Amino acid sequence: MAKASQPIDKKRRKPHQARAAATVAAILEGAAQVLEAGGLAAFTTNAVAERAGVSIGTLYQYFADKNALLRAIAEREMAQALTAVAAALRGESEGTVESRVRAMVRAIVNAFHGRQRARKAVVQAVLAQGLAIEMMAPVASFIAAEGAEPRRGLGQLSREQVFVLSRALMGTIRAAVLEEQPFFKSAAFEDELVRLVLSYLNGVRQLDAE
Amino acid sequence: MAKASQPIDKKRRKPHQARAAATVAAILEGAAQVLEAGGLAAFTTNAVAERAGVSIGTLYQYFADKNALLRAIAEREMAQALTAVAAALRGESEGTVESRVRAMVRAIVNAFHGRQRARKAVVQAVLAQGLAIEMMAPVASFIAAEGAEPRRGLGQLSREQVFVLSRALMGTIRAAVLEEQPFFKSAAFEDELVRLVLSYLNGVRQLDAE
Amino acid sequence: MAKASQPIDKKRRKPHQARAAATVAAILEGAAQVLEAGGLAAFTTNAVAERAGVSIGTLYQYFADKNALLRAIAEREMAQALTAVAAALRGESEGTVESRVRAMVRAIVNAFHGRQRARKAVVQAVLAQGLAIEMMAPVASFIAAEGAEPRRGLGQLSREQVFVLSRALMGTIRAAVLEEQPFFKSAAFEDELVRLVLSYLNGVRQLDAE
Amino acid sequence: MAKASQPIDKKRRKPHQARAAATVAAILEGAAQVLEAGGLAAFTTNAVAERAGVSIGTLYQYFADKNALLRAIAEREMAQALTAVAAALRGESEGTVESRVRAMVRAIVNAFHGRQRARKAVVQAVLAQGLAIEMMAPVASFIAAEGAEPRRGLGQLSREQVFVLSRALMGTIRAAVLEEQPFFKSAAFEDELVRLVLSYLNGVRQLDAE
DNA sequence: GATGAATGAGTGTTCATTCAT
DNA sequence: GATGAATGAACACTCATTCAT
Repeated sequence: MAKASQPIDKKRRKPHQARAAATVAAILEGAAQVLEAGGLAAFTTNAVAERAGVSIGTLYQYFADKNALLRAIAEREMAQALTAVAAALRGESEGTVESRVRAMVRAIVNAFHGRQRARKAVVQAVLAQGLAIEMMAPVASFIAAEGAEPRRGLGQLSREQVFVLSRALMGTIRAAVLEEQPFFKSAAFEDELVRLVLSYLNGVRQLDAE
Repeated sequence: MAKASQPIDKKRRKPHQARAAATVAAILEGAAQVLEAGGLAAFTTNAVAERAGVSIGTLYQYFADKNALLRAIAEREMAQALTAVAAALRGESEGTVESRVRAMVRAIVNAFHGRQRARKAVVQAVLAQGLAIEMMAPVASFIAAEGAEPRRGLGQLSREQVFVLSRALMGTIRAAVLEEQPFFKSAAFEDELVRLVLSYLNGVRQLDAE
Repeated sequence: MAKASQPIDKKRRKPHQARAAATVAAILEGAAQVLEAGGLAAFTTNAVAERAGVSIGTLYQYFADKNALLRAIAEREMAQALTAVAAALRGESEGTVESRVRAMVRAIVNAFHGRQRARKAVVQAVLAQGLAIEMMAPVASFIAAEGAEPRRGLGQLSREQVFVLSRALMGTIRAAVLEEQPFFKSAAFEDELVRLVLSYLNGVRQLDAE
Repeated sequence: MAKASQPIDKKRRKPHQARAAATVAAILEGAAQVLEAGGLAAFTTNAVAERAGVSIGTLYQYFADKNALLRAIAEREMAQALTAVAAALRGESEGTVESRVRAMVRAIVNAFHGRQRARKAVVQAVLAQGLAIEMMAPVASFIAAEGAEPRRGLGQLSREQVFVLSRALMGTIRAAVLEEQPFFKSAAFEDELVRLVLSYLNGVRQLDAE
């Protein structure tokens, strides 16, 4: 996950690790390209290896099987997205709840660096493979953490509330990705996503007040 | 499922159509059983044909390909769910907005008659095949129709708002299905789904008032 | 004793139809030819299918996997050999013990209809796959039955004695096959095999007399 | 073959050879362990190298290919077994024929130091690779030498007789190994193996007397 | 129409072996 | 010499689909 940020310039010390890291990176990049170009249907281990410029044997040296490769891509993108979200929130640490939510929404929408087809394929694969739970865990725990902050004016969120809030937001974004909605990156869509979150939090608070 | 209860005894008039309808019903039922028993992985055309008690050739007489079969299952379940929703709403035609929303949520959650594994598999397949758009269309138009009703106190919903509302609700339910959440049919979860919808509608109205 | 022709596989379809039976025969014949031509190394499922003039898919319609195919060949040859042995013994029902043993030895040596390379490959495969036990069962039980005949002047053979007698005989023949000994079908070799069996039975009897 | 028994302590004189011998020993030991742990299926060159604690490249420095490695193991065990047989016979140089045969049988049965799974795997490999002839050569020549001894009261054994006697004995032991017979190391089994050899020698002698 | 035997392109995966470092 | 990353030919097996009967 954090390997990319490690210094790779210690050529003297560990040439092997540097080579291996480059190979892994090439494979992941090749996988993303295959996904972007042909979707999930074109995503075969041989195709990825060829695109990555490595042999199929090398691919299997680093990934136990096809699913492991898929999981690695999903995890990498997830981690990057969460990092972006965290950075956005840090930049808004003094902002209003709305500004913080908006920063989060924007970071999630802008994930995957514009590779929409690849993103769609990854989402499909994650759903089809049943990896959705693990993938959602960080998002949910993030929201739970936010919801648990008394400073934010929110009471503690229940298990069901955390679930509904995280899945409503992610599910909507997911649907927009899968359906390739043209308004995906529009301001109007972002506004509605923000409204979705804030309204729900509002609804929870009102109940607590009663 | 409901087709079996249709009169098949009009041998004189349309013997062929009656037989064909029974065959189609048997295939769909077999498909649902295979899905329920072994998930998407076990869903092969041969397995469905065997389970349905027809030959593989016969299956292809009624369904152009595997996807068509999948689509048919999804559509059948979708139609049944929408019928149930409509019935629920009819029963609540005089109720409050909340009671109407609750009726709708309950109808959707209770769809698929408890075949959770089959439902999960169908959802996965629909998502993986990119059929989600068509599947969501009726739900979205239903919500749009509701939103367009001036009597309900809601202003006209924008395209993005219809999208967000329908996908937030369905996405959350979908996630609960895919993740096999234990609280799926609990009252607490239903409450939160209702809150999700009402809060969002509330949020939209407040904006309109400004 | 009458363990002649059993169903080839329980999971796969039984060759009830004439066409299917012909296909199975073609596959088995193709397999034997591949074995004869290139030994165990050339024995790939694709090669067998091609040689048999059927598609690889058809092969798998009748044999669960590669081993099942191998087992089927071994069983077929085994059954034929045992039939030949039984026939030979029937012809010698009035003969001496020696003439009966000689008939049996000859039938076993002449099994596989002269396809020595195929026989060698099958033996290797059977040994390598650990199927030897099942394959030997009929031979052992046959010898046990012979040993149990009071008329033959032999006392009951112990478990170890049945094992040693059957494996000594078969092991010697096996070795001659595997090593491609030139004297395999010579009278001198047959004489020694007969001597091996008779001497051992003699040795057992002498012990019993003490 | 006999490398393990060579002195490895001449560090000064031949450091390279000493190191090489240790490496070879490590590889052979690793190979035996892999065989014992997972049978022939687990016997891959990479697995052996890892178990032996050397790189795959180093393994190929000492063994031309996988078969060479297999052959080396078989030869090592064979040599050890023959050494044990010779030692046993030396201890019985004044004994009866039976006591000498028994000593030999026991030495062969007890070969491989109780690594039954490894022994089985080696036997399978030897048979599958067609190395059986070379492996049997020493045994056969040993028996031939015994049979040629006029002092033993045996006439010269013919080529076929040497073959039958050696393969009958080894084939029976082999079968017991491959089939993992529980009575493998029992006294009853040993008795029968001894009887097998003595009876046959007896049978040969009687013929000569006629 | 119904059947089901036959098809075969295509897939994931293994593993003996090489060679640049 | 030692290393181990990389190679890629080869293989077993699947399953949607067709078509002769």
